[in-house]
Amino acid sequence: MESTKGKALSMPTIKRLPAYLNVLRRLAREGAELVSTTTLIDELGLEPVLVRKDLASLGLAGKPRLGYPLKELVAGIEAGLGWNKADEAFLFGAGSLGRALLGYKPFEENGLKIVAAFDADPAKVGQELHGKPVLPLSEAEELLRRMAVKVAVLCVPAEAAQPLADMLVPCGVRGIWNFSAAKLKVPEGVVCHNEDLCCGLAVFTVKMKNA
Amino acid sequence: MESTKGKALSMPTIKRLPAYLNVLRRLAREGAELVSTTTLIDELGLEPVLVRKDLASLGLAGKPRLGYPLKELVAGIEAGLGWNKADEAFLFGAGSLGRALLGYKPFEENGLKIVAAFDADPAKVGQELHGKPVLPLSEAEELLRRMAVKVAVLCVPAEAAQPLADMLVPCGVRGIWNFSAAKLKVPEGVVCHNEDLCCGLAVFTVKMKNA
DNA sequence: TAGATTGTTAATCGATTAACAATC
DNA sequence: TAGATTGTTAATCGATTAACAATC
Repeated sequence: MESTKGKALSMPTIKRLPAYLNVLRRLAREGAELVSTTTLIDELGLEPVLVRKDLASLGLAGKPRLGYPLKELVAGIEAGLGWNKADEAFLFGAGSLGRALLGYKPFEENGLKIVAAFDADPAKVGQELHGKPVLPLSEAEELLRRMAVKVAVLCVPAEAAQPLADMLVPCGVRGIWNFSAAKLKVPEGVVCHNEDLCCGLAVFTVKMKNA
Repeated sequence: MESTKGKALSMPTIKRLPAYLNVLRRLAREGAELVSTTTLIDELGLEPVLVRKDLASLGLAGKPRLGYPLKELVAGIEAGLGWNKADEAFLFGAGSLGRALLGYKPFEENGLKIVAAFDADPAKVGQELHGKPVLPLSEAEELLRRMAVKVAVLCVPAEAAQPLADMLVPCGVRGIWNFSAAKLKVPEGVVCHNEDLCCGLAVFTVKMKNA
């Protein structure tokens, strides 16, 4: 019973949408109103049919010969990704990766609003990073409940990730974006997405080996 | 004419290998010598056949009933990923993401040795981050050639990425790991791998929407 | 009308899963 | 020998590509 019509988004489609959005938003800033897929195809080097199928799976339609209405495209993709309303999130682990994500602009513009960071290390607590406070980990439970925060970004060492997740879930966290190398076990109904930068490195190094 | 026997690695296989390596290295530290795929399956929640096919595609063989020799597994995966010899790399853009990657331990242990950072902003130049110097961008060309550095990690703003790539390639850079949102055009023979954190965010937010 | 672009249906390709054989 | 695990071959599933129809 999803609100968006069209088929469910496939994983490859989901991963292509942010790139579409990048190009389309720029075109919108430049004042375009209608856009044909050829623009996306040229800029991103994709197959025409692929792009149109992706858009169709979002329930978006264009006009032959003219193209798609740009505003609807942008809004449709944002809605499809859930980027139209920004969730408030807490970040855990104010190491260098955590600090980088805390200040990472594209997240704010795209459905993820990190409002505070937490760290177990008293030396890291108290500072403000990118305008967001670093608070003691011990305060996390109460704040999660009081602010009804549903999303957590994990940048803690691998050993600390599972115990932390076990604390977060009972506090109402429904989504965990995990940048640690640990593979987390979470109960049914809680979303956990692992973002291991080493997977990206693996793809890169293999590509280089084969080049 | 690759040295490793077995079929070429598929993209999904490549992305699973780092997780295998994580588990296997820990088992090796714990003193194991033979390991059956059931361990990997349990820890990572994967299909048994998938794991064995992945290992077979690396040319690795086990003994029925006993398992695979752990050392050979680790060495085989490292070799398959090209993680057995660490490439020297330069990082461009010493913003917060760049600084985080500069100090990201897993890279050093896995075939990517970032030895210096470069930035166009004089205010960022001169400092040492994680024991690595931040140098003025103007020195990059000469140093790339002199040190024969073949790998570049890009953490610059999207607008700066393409001009930078155009400068790097003539200096001998053969691989570009691009953390900016820009889609780069590079000549044949130069590897460019885009690592857009927003793709990961997209997968995460859609998962949450559907949960 | 002609032509470009959208939209759909069928064919291909690749990865995962299933079933089973081989072996220590 | 019996049983667990490896290894292989065939079936399924999903995504991409190709071919073509529809429409502004």
